[in-house]
Amino acid sequence: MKNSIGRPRSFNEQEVLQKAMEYFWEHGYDRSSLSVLLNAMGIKKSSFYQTFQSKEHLFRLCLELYTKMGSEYLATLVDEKGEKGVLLYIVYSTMEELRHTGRAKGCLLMNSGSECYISHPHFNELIHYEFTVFQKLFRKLIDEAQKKGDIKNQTSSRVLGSIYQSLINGLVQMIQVGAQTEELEAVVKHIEDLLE
Amino acid sequence: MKNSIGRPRSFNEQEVLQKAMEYFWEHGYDRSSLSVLLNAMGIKKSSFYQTFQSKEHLFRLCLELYTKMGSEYLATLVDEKGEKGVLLYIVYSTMEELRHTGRAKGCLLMNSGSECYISHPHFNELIHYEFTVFQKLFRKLIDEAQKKGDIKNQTSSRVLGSIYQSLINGLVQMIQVGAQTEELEAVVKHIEDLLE
DNA sequence: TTATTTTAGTACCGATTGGTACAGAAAGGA
DNA sequence: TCCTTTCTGTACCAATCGGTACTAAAATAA
Repeated sequence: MKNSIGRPRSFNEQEVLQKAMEYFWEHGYDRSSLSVLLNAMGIKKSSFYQTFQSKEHLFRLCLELYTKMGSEYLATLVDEKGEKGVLLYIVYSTMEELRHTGRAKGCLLMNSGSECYISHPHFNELIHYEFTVFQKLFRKLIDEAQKKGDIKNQTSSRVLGSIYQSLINGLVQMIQVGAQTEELEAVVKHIEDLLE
Repeated sequence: MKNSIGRPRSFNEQEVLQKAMEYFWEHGYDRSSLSVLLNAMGIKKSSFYQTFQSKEHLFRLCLELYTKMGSEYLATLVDEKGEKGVLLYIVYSTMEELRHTGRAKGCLLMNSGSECYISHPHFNELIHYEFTVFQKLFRKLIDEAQKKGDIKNQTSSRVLGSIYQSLINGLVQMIQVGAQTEELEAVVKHIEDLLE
C-alpha cells in the first residue's frame, strides 16, 4: 500500500513535521520564514511543497501535532506523578525552563492565539479547537484529583481549570516581560494554593 | 524658542505619536508596516523620518507614551472609583471591550513583551522598565485599598499585584484563544475574590 | 532496462519590507 | 524680498517574503 513505484521518500514526514512544530513554537508563525523552516526541517523547497502544500497547511498540521504530542505526553506522566502532580509539573517545568534557558516558550496554542487572532483569523477556529482539547484534559485531571482528595478545593473543574489556565499563561507572560523571580514565585505559590 | 525660522510643522507630534501608539497596540510591532503607520499617523514618509528617525525609535516613544497615558488615566480614575475600583475597572473594561468589539487588545507592554523578547531583544530592557511603572502603580493601589479596608486580603501588595497581573493578562490570552464567556467569567470572579 | 517518483539545486515571480534621496511647492520670520 | 524649514510626492534601494517552474541526478519497482 505504502510502497509506491519510484524513488522512496528519504525523510520521515512526522519527524520533519515535528522539527517545524518546534520552530513555530519557539518563533511563532510570521517570524518563521520558509527558508529558516526548510533549514530546521532539513528538506528542500521542492520536497516541502510536494509534501506539505503551503506554509499555512504546514502550520495547521503543527498545531494538531502539538496538541497530540502534548496531551499524550501529559497522559503518560499521570502514572508517575498523579493528576495533581501533572498540573503542578507544568508550572514547575516552566520555571525550570526559565532557570536553564533564561526564557519560556509558553504554549504554542496560546502564543498562536495572540499572534494570529487579528492578523490570521482563518486559524482561529483550529486554534480554539485544539485549545479545548487541553481544556478537557485539565478538567479531567482536576476531577480525578478532587475525587482522590489530592485537591480539596471543590470548585467545579470548569471554573478551576479556567483559573489555572489563566494563571499559568499569565505566568509565562510575566516571564516574557521580564518579571523578577520573587514575583513569579508568588504566582507559582498561588497556583499551588489553588490546587491545595 | 520653539518658533524657529522656516515653515512651521503642520502636525502635532504628540497627536501623531498617539495614533502610532494606538496602531501598534492593536497590531503589534512587526505587523505595523511603515506604510500603514504613515496612513494611521496621517503624515508623509519624509516628515516621518525627519521627526521620528526610524520605526524602532518611534516604537520606543510609543511604549513610553502608552505608560504615561495609561498610568495618568488610571490615576484620574482613583477619585471616581477608588483604588480597588480602578483595579476592578481594568478587568471589567476588558470584558466590556470583548462584548462590544469581539476581542481584547490587552496591554501593549505585555503584548510587546511576548512579541519582541526573542525576535527584538533590544526592546526588552525598555519594555521591562515601562512594565515596572504599572507594577508600582498596582502595588500602590493595593496598599491604599488595604489600608482603607476595601481589600481585606492582607497578602503583600507585591505578591498580590503579581497574581493580579498574571490573572488579568491570562484573561486576555484566554479571550484571544477563543475561550467561552462562562470560562472568562470564572476568571473575573476569581479576581474579585482575590481583591475581597 | 524501463517507467516512475523523489531528490537537490537554481532561477525566477510579484509583492512588500524599512529606509534614502531628491524634487518643487508652501509657509513662515528676518 | 530672501532665507530657512517643512511640506507633498515620486523614484529608488537591497533584502526578504511565499510560491512556482524547471533541470538533472538518484533510487526504486516492475
